[in-house]
Amino acid sequence: MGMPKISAVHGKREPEVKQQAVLDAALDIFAESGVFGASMPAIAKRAKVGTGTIYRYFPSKEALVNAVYLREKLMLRQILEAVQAHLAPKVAFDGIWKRLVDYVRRRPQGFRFLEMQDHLPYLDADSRALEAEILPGVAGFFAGLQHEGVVRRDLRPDVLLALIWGAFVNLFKAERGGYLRLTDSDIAAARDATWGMCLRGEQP
Amino acid sequence: MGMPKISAVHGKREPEVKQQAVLDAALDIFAESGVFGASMPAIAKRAKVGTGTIYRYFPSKEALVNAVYLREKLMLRQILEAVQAHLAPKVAFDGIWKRLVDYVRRRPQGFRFLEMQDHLPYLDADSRALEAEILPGVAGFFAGLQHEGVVRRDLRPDVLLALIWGAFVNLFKAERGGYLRLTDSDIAAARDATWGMCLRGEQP
DNA sequence: TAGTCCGGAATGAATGTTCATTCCGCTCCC
DNA sequence: GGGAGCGGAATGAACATTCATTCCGGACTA
Repeated sequence: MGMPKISAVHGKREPEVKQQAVLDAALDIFAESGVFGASMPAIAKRAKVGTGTIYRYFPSKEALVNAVYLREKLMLRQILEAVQAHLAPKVAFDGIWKRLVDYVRRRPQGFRFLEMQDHLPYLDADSRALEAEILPGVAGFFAGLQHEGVVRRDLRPDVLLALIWGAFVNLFKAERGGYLRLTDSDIAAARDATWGMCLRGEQP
Repeated sequence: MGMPKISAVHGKREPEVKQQAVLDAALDIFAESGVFGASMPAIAKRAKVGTGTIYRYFPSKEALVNAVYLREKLMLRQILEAVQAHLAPKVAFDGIWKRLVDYVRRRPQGFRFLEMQDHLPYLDADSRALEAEILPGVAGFFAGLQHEGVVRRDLRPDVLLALIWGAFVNLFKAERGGYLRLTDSDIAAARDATWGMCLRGEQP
């Protein structure tokens, strides 16, 4: 009666605020309980929104998962596209590594959501396309370094990329799983070791 | 009385045969659709068994997931325990790598099941304990090599292990995801690059 | 040997629960 | 006063689990 509720909560203004609240809540709960463990009512509750409201913004749970996925993956694309290929190789590599670590630290839930991969059965064509769009750029960076003779040539760039990405992701997955505690110098050493994976060794 | 045999299909004898059939079917379907996407009736159907029969052998879906998990993880333990630490370091490393690749090729569903990690919410204390049991052995192998001065010392063994394991797993995950096609020489090059990650580089 | 019986393995329809989605009445803004 | 937004109970489908029933193979009897 008297109180017209705080408009941020009940107001019809700012529909984008509510949409973001839903995306944030969904990411939180996906990261916590997995996509399958997250019920729509639970997401609504965390977003401080009615269950039905979610469906004003997203036609289905699948669509919501894809929206969360796209938001995170676009951040990753930004990080990975910003390769400073004109710098010295190791410096450029360290730059990517640093930005990736910053992302993991700034958005642990986002990283965990992407890393868990239980969203895979939900992904639609758009989401898959974005994934495929990101790879060539980074692969091209390593291909260039192979050309310069800095990086070992016995590995195709996409294979090398799979190794590097796997190493990076599993480092933080292990931390999150409680198998490791990572200090800054651990992370720096891991970075240098991963770079060591790229360098030419004695080829048989 | 000579042979109560034909029972492979309908017989009541040989309960282990049926239990194995259920485990095999469950692994198949888990690898295909994920643990959450696998319904008990679907598993029963693939195992050519009534739904209720599964519950004769496993008290719940959770128990079934854990049984599948333990079976696979025990194979991995065997592979990883067989480190030939007395050989030359690179030879020992190549031996582990080869056995791991053989496992992935021989049991693609098993590898995929372990790699998807959507079983994690189902794992009980026993399963987690097995995981924790495996790590120290392998970490010890690398710690020894650090002592010998072969492997870089700026990384704790468990951190190095996380990097190596992540690289290996993601290599085959990428293949399975259709991002890569791996030839034997790709795999050999990946092995050598991963070993390059372990070697001492110039430390700052 | 042939007939009958018994224990318990096997079955799959039925049950209760959980969840995505829908629906409807209420509130607020114009 | 009307309509756009909203909340949350209602709905129906899907799933894990249960249980009344069927079925089998050996044991016992004569």
